[in-house]
Amino acid sequence: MLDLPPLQATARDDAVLNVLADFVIHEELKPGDRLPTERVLSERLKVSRTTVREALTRWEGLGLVERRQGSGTYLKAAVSRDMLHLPLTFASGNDFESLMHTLEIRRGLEAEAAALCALRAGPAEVEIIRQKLEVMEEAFHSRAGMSSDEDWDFHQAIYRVSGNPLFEQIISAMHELFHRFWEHPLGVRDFGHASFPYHRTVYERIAAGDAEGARGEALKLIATVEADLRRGDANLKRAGYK
Amino acid sequence: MLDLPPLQATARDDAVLNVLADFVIHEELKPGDRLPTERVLSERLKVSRTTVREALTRWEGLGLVERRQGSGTYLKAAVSRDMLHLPLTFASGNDFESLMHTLEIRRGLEAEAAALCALRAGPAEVEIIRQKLEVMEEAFHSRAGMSSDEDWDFHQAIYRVSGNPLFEQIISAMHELFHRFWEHPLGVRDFGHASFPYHRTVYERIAAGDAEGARGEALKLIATVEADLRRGDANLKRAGYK
DNA sequence: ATGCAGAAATTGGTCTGACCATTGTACCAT
DNA sequence: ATGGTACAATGGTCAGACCAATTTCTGCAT
Repeated sequence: MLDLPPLQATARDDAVLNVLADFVIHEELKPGDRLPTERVLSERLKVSRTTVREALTRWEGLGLVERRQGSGTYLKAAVSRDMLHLPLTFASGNDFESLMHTLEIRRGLEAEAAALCALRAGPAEVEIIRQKLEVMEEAFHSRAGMSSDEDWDFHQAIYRVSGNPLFEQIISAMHELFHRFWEHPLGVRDFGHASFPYHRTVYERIAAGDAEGARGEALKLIATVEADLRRGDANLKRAGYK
Repeated sequence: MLDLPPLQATARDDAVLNVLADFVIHEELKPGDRLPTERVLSERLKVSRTTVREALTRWEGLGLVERRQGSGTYLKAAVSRDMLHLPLTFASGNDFESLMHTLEIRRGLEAEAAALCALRAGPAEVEIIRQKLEVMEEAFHSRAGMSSDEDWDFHQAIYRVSGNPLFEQIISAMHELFHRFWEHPLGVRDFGHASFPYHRTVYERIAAGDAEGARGEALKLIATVEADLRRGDANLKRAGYK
């Protein structure tokens, strides 16, 4: 049977988002750009400001847009007409177990990204990654410890070169949550110290085009982080903080 | 009924969600249950209906709640106080490349889940997986082809036994999107036919407690699916459908 | 001219009260 | 019982106003 019902019920807020997506595309707005005022949109679209706000609230919830009172509404991510939304919500349980769970997810993704990266990286891409690696290594030696920012840059370069934008999106989202809830994970200083040498071995396998080797080194890298965290957790428990 | 206290600060819509989460927990509401009217909430929380609606719009966007005009607002998923939201949105681009991208994500997660499953599965869990495997194999032989449902049951069993609920949540969400947009992937019949034998090898590695072996077999399994799809895509192109 | 403090305009956030569209229910005629 | 109709409840939209944070403008002192 032909599916007839999609007739225009009361779904104006949805329509607003479609029109707004068209607008963003037509105006070639990029992340960081400001989009029209709620009042302007309301007038131009001939709908109430309430409806515009409901629509923008949806986009805000999806992380597509950021609202700043007194300033405006800003684009936060690229918008296209055919977007898939995959809202995951799970109980965090601010505990150690949950942290391990997110790390296991990251391990699977990190390993796959490294493998794909090894397959698809050309000389130019290898050079980019090498540069990030050296910046990270220099930061490590000069400050005698892992540097979150430079470390993250290195990993992101791998996700980008993997040729699959989903890796960066998913892991970045997790990374953001990670830092929001465990700002200083379990009080572990030199967090990830032991993982340092594996950054270079991962790079070497990628440069050699060795997918399975890169996957293996990436797995080892995350494993050392996991071990670090477990040790930190055990210390906390022994100290009676838990 | 739990007594819903009034609110004051500015971040009201956010505060509404916290209180509402408390309410849902206290009332032990389960998915499918109806939660209070917008007007009732507005009155009990001493907040305008507008604010209540903005809050509910957020939950709706996250898939936690479903609104039915004329009927009410219904809980759609379990709610806890500390929930992490990971809204992913990416361009679908109903094309072959996007399908491959989602499959690469799944490969990384599937491999990790299988490895963890091998580490943590006790005799009872192994038995559960074996049962799912045999149901699937029987369906395969009697109907001379892969059966989506039984295949999916088998994989889900692995996610559950992995001891990490995130695997099931993430892959299930992707699976749902997958089927919504590529109902019959590229017209490939016997989709995943070649992957059949690897289900048993994955099971065997899990039963043996061989994490790396399980990871390897899972990788091979997804690789065959990928190869199947590539072949189907090539066929379509050759036939001039694209 | 320049720099800076305060006023004014801008913008998102909330409120109020009303009406519309859809759904569920009770009641009535058959 | 059956089916239809009126009515109440509920989410969706609207209009206009005010609040709070931010930005921009203005004018005075330097």
